[in-house]
Amino acid sequence: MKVSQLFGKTLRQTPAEAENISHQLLLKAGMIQQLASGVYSYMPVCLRAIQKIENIMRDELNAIGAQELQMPVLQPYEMWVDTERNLAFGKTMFTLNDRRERTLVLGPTHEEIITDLVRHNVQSYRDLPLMLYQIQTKFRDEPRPRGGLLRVREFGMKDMYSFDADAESLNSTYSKVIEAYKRIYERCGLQFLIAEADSGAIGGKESHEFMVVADSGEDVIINCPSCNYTANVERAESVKHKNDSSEPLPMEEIATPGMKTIEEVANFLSVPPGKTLKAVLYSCDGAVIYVSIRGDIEVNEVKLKNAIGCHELRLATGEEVAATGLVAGYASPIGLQGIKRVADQSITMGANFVAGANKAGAHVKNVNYPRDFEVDLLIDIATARAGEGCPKCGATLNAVKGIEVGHVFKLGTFFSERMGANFLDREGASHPVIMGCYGIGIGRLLAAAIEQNNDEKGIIWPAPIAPYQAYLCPLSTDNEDVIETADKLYADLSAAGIDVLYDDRVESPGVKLNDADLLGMPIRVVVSPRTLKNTSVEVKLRHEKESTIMPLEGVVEKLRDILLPK
RNA sequence: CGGGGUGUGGCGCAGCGGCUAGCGCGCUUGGUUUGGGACCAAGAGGCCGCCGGUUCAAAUCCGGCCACCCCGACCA
Repeated sequence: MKVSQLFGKTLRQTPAEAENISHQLLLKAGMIQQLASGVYSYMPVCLRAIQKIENIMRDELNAIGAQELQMPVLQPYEMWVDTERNLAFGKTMFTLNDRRERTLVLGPTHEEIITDLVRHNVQSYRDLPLMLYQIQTKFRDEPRPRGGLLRVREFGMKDMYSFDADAESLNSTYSKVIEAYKRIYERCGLQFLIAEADSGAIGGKESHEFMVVADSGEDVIINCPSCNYTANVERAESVKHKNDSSEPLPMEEIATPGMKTIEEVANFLSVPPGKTLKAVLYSCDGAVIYVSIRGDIEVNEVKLKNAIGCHELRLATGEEVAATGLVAGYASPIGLQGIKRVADQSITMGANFVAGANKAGAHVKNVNYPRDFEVDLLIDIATARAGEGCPKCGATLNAVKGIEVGHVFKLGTFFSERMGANFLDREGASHPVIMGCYGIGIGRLLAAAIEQNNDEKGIIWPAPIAPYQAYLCPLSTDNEDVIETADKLYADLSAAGIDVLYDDRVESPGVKLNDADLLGMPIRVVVSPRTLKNTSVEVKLRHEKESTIMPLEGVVEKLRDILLPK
């Protein structure tokens, strides 16, 4: 491809709206263009990288026996009502009406559709196991698109679904896919972690996320340097340090005028926040619940949501709290009734806590569970933090930020049972098929690859996903020898199966070299009067500092060896 | 949805009540240049986000709306 004909210009200044690196570089390199919030066009150079990623995925998934198919973007809304996932997805689904006023959704994911396909096409254990995938555009009306391609509303996704006859077979499929995923990310030049994850709106039991470590990531990953326990904070467990092991003392009411927050109370009484019990009131699908947790620990709302099984969870409003008879700022678990009481296990990690007295201006000292109050549910709903103990080995946990570039789930029989996707086993007995699902966001993967591979000059493409393998850059375009040599090299390299971006523009050397760095192809080949004096060209690898001079003779073969090692 | 911010040629910005809206980059034409974003000359390109109000006069002041970005609740 000649740069002079390429659609999409590089920019000299970075557009102001871009904050994170991949967004800036994608815009500056002229690879994407925004149409609306979270909606982008992929320019030709970008599309090439996307296609390379897609082909790597096809390669690895086909290799483990998966089959590619294509399902509709338009889906009848009723299918979502049948599985009740319309509730879990809510406003995230784009919906529309057809001319007969039937409601359709633009598919945010395809479990319902694939299950429908499978129930019509799988009858016997002989049809299993089965892996089906597609690469297709998904639509999700995200509350807040952000970061260029990191979080968008219309995006390419590779989604795969597996169908097995029993749990053991699912486990085997699941690990096969994880191994294929690892190879995909490795081939895309990504360093990643595999984290235990919450399964969210997709549903299911066991779930893992593939996380690319990056500061621009939206997720926090808890990681144990000792045993390598790795989990998304949404799900991570940790051992809270017990901060007091003394014997329970008699309860005692104390005046705390105007002290409402944990911080105020702790300061006022000169105790650490960890010696207090925090009351957090949530509205859970309309009902108010009372959550007790140690004062120094944050409630993990994902864990809470899962523990009590609710769709919409938010902090209760002032009115909702008042309606329960609790006094905001002084709410107390003692003697509490008529409201669901959930407590985090951290209330057992200590003794003689300070808790509210349920009247303005007073708290109670030396509160101990279970001596002084009851709860309906005592479970882990705490947010894990760096510095706490690893739940597996006890070592000190770390926290890093990450971009979720893939997510795999063991779905079990959630969809097959609801939708009647059954098969007959060897004995002729009918069972629901056991499912798994596996997703990779393509644009997000691309953005993550740029987040991890760049320098102050621009992108440094990992070779397997580089839009072009080489950037051919003649300097001094008025020199006939230079042009002739470059033209011939372009033809020869192309004939040798190397994708070349040929900068045939009449531009100053600075412009060309800067664009070469910005666009970041793995190899840059410079032809100039200087190199031609020695009948040679200059070859520079994008990720290395130094260039080397290579004789023109045999350079095509040498480059091919670098790019396509046998 | 809550909080913060921004809307002026393709990009980055200035102008914030008084001439015909300006600068840099980019773009076009001609010429000179050619190893790290060259130079000269001549050009093209703007419902100043939208609607309404105040005023002799609005990009500028006031009101409403819209869009986009950033911080939080959601996800590949």
